[in-house]
Amino acid sequence: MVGGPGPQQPEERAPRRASTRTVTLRDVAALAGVSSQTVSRVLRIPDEVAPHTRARVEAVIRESGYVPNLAARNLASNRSKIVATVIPSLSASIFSETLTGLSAVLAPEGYQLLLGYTDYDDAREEELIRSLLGRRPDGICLTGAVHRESIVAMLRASRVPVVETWDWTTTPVDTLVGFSNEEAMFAMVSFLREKGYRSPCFVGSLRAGDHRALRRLAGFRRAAERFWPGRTPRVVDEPELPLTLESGARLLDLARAAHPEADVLVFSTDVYAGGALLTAAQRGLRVPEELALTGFGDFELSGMLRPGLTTVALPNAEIGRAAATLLLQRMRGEEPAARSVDLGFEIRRRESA
Amino acid sequence: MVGGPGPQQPEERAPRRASTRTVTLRDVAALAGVSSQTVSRVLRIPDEVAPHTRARVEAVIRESGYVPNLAARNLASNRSKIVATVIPSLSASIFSETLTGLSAVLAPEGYQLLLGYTDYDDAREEELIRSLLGRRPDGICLTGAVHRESIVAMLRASRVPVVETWDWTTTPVDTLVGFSNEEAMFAMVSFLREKGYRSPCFVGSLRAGDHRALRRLAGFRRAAERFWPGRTPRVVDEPELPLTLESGARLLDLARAAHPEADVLVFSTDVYAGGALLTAAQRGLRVPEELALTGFGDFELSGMLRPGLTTVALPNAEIGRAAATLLLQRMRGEEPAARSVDLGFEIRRRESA
DNA sequence: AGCGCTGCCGATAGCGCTAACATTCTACCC
DNA sequence: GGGTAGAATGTTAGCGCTATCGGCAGCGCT
Repeated sequence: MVGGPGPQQPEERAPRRASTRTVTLRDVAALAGVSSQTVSRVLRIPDEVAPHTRARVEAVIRESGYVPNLAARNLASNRSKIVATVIPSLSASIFSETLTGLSAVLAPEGYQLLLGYTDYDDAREEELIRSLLGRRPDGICLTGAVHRESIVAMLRASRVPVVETWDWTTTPVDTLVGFSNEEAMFAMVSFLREKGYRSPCFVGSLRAGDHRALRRLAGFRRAAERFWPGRTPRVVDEPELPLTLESGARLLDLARAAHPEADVLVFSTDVYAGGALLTAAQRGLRVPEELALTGFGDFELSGMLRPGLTTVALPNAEIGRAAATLLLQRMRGEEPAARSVDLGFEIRRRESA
Repeated sequence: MVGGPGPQQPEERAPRRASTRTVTLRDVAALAGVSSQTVSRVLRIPDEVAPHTRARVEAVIRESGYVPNLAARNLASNRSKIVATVIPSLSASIFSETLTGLSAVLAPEGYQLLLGYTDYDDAREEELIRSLLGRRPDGICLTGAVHRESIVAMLRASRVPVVETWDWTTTPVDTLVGFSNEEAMFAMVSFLREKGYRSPCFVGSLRAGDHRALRRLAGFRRAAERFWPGRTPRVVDEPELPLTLESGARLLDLARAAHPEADVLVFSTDVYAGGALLTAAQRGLRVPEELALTGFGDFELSGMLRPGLTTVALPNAEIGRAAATLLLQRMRGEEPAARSVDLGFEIRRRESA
């Protein structure tokens, strides 16, 4: 054998592709002296593994610091344990309460939230949903019930359970949990009329993509035309204002200038109303004697101010929990008791109107 | 051929596993009459495909509604385009500004945020990070610079770029962007002493897992012992209070009862301080004449209140942007100019102290 | 004519995991 | 003692994509 010309061993072909150099299921299996399938079972269905093998495998997992690759699991099992969540904005704290509720129900079931925000832009929403769908989420939670046709088509084609939130429609993509922004605003105006107000003025900064706020304006218009027919509803809509208390101050000034005869300013959100209320005191404007104010959303601040802000209370956290519950049922293939859940709203009467 | 006994065709074995019944890259390739590799190229490196083939493929993609499976891409390419983000709580709006900054920089680069929150619980943080690592994120953004040993070990072993935020340490896991909570509070007490205050009292509701707040308390203690040596620092720490304005009201009462001689209440956060300030007016307590108040965080409300709240302004959004930039560099394999970035803080002087 | 280049495209071999089926082993029965 | 059900484990074949390499034109140059 000595002196053979060249290596006798067949050339070990270098592998085409470098491995990821992390511990894999196969490594664990080799160390524990079992097949990789058994390790997989220890991870997913430990009851089907004999106690002593299971203990050995678990020990190896712990010692080696093995972390399962969920992308591979996702690919093989066709389930991702991801719920994609689309919100308009991270800053608006109302949504964060909904997110908390959502996560509180989904996390114990092993789902992770993949988050994206649209900044109230329909084009961004479409792009975002497309890229989120690429992760093959097991469920999708959307804010609002108004979406482009192309988005609806995409969602339908994907056959992923969907829950829409924070609004109301008779034709949800799949399931829906929320309330009617339009009815809520209508109810607010009704309430004001009963209280004796005669010249309400809607005040806000509406973005084209903020369909919930647009529904509120629609509710205001409908109420105004119903209760004071023939008169043009008073509306102040200053575009491009950020959602801050400061903007509320600005809007207060604009509204007083545009409609000095108005007896109550109906703000599109508590943020603006709160800002206006804080500013009114500094301007020497007495609320509600000289001018009444109302908000929408019932943030905590609204109840702490004096006078307290009359507003519409919304089931923020409950929306998240109910949406998660609905999604869970659909993801399990169950049919929920109702595909649409109306959680309603409540007029919170305080001193500002 | 007629009347042949039984099927001549060899039994087509049923596939072991059902396909996912969605459009795949292979389907697109077949429809466009090219190899799947070419379709893959159209998606990732379109410049390397001849214009006419590219146009044909793109048309098929559009018509078929093909959405690439990112889990498969992740597995094959070993890059996930995911940044895992850990925050203590969704409700605290400070973090949402950081998240916005983070996302604003990362989204244009094609990264998605996988979000998890810990509720200020170290055990949950560990469990959360373990499960997030399963997705093989390209980067990880953490809140705080204090983490369990086992977490640090796990992160190191994963070799994923990490950025810690909102705090300061000389030994970051990988990179760090934030400021010193301890120094900030120390600076606040210094400022108060210069203003003539002599009996400050720290007020908050500290959770074991809220290491940032604990650092602030440490800064307060250090300052108190330095400026008024020999005296026990005044501290009101009522456990288990939620992070609400209402809790601020409660804390105000508790602090006045426990330390009636205090001349300034140093709150651990603007939320409590704001609640206290709002309540003080209703209690007939004049701020700052009878009692001064300070906050931490400079929320928008603090500047709108009268008197305005003296507080520590933090670079909320800037932290997110800087963290994203740092992560991007590390994910590209570049070495950033500095692995630790101190964005500092600022004492915001208003009327409340 | 022959050479090396570049541009474009396809074939092959995985990435790390699980579903589906196959096999072995054990306990227990008649 | 042979048969058999059921528990425990192993084997095989992908999931849908990309990395890598190889091949083939077409071009300019010597």
